[in-house]
Amino acid sequence: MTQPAYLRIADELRRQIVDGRLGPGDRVPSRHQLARDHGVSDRVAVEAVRLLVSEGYVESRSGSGTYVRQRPTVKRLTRSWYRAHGRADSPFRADMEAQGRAGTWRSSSETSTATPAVAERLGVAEGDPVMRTRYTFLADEQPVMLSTSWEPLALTRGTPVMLPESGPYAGAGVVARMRAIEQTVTLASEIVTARAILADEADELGEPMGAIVMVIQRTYSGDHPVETADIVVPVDRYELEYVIPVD
Amino acid sequence: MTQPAYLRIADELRRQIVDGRLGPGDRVPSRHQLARDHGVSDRVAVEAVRLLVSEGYVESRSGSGTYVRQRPTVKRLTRSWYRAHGRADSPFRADMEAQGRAGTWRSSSETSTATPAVAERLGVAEGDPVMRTRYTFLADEQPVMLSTSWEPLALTRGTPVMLPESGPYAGAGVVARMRAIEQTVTLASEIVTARAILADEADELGEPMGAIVMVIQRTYSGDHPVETADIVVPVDRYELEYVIPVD
DNA sequence: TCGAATTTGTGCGTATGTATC
DNA sequence: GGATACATACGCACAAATTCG
Repeated sequence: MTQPAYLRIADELRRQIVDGRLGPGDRVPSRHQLARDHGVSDRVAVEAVRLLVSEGYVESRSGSGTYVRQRPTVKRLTRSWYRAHGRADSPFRADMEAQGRAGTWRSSSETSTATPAVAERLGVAEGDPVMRTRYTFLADEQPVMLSTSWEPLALTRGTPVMLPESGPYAGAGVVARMRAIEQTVTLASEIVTARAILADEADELGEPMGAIVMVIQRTYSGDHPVETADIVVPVDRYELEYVIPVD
Repeated sequence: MTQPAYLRIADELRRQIVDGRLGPGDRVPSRHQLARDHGVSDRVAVEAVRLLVSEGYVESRSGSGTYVRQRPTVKRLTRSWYRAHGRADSPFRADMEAQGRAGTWRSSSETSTATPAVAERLGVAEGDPVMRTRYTFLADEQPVMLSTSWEPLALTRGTPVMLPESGPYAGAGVVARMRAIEQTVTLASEIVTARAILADEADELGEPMGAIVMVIQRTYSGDHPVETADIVVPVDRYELEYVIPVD
């Protein structure tokens, strides 16, 4: 039994990419080219290219061509027990500074009600009022990470920290903000999963469809949960490092 | 502009799956059915189904049909600072017991030499001798997790713990074994990434191609690294929980 | 045990629309 | 506007796996 033609062609291109004969940004031969070069039909070349797209090697721009993807260098996000030690700064900005990059973000907040999942994570009743804040994190002006955070309004309503990103504690991070209203955070729980990227996330992060993201469900708590967030991290931009003391 | 037909069809099926009209194990209409029902060609139905397969909603069995995937219930692996507190047992068995499941494993060890990546993680020179052990972890007899571990032979050669899974400390876990040869482990670093499953992994874990796995690069160290491992965890079986004390 | 029907996987030639340069 | 390239679609063919009588 012989290899299907589309696999052979995909294989040859893949090899050229991994050993550098085709570098990031280079144009891959068009479907016509590939078909002619290998003596097969257009249709077969389509399948070959489609495979490489789904594997993340190349990216097709309609009307223009197919290009080898820029593989952004993978940076490491350290999420350890010694985070935020004595700093009054946001964890994200600190992470970016450690990499010599400018970390900023956009955000928008609105009041909302707790969905079943959020209610369980915050330990409140379904439908209870919460402040929902969506973040887009930028490294050197480029969106690199998304997050949606929920805080129980029962805790923050009427305090200076009700809006996470305005007032005296804007940008200070959850732990510092909660300390300002006498809520001591002692524990962060991060539940890590991964899934395929969603269309709107791909759009915002400039990732191709089919990319993989890790989702961190982070919950800060003291006597009870004070904030929970879904953090969406593309795997081709970041890896997560957890440092765990043993015994 | 109107939606492409194959997206419309995929969307309709996806909706039927998420709202339960098509339950796990149910058979999805065949290509012919779909094509006739939607008044399109065979080829279009193929594309629609292919998309759902790549998204993990359904699974095609050649010659038989296409079926809605069993979503195994997701279990949580807690990987926190208080792990292995006073226990002389393996972390995996403890995790499984916490879920009321029988945790066992198969393994095979062989001497090998350090690849560049492994050498860096272990802090040894490229080509140095290491003991490589491959694990297949089973929960209730079912393979659910894979791991490959490397230990520098410079540390363990000639000691009773040279082979991780035989001798007096078999199955005791890395920390206990290393303690037996005066190597105190104080830190575990876990670097989490995710990627598409590889063919041989899919085969062994009974996952379909296209499934997503998380890869944990775990390194145990005291004064220096004593063991490093790549742990492959399918996302539809497990989520990872890290608990982090704050300040 | 055998064979027919069904279903998926793959290959191919072609046509049309649309985005980009 | 024209040339190029990708996206989608149609129709047909055959191999391999599975099912079932």
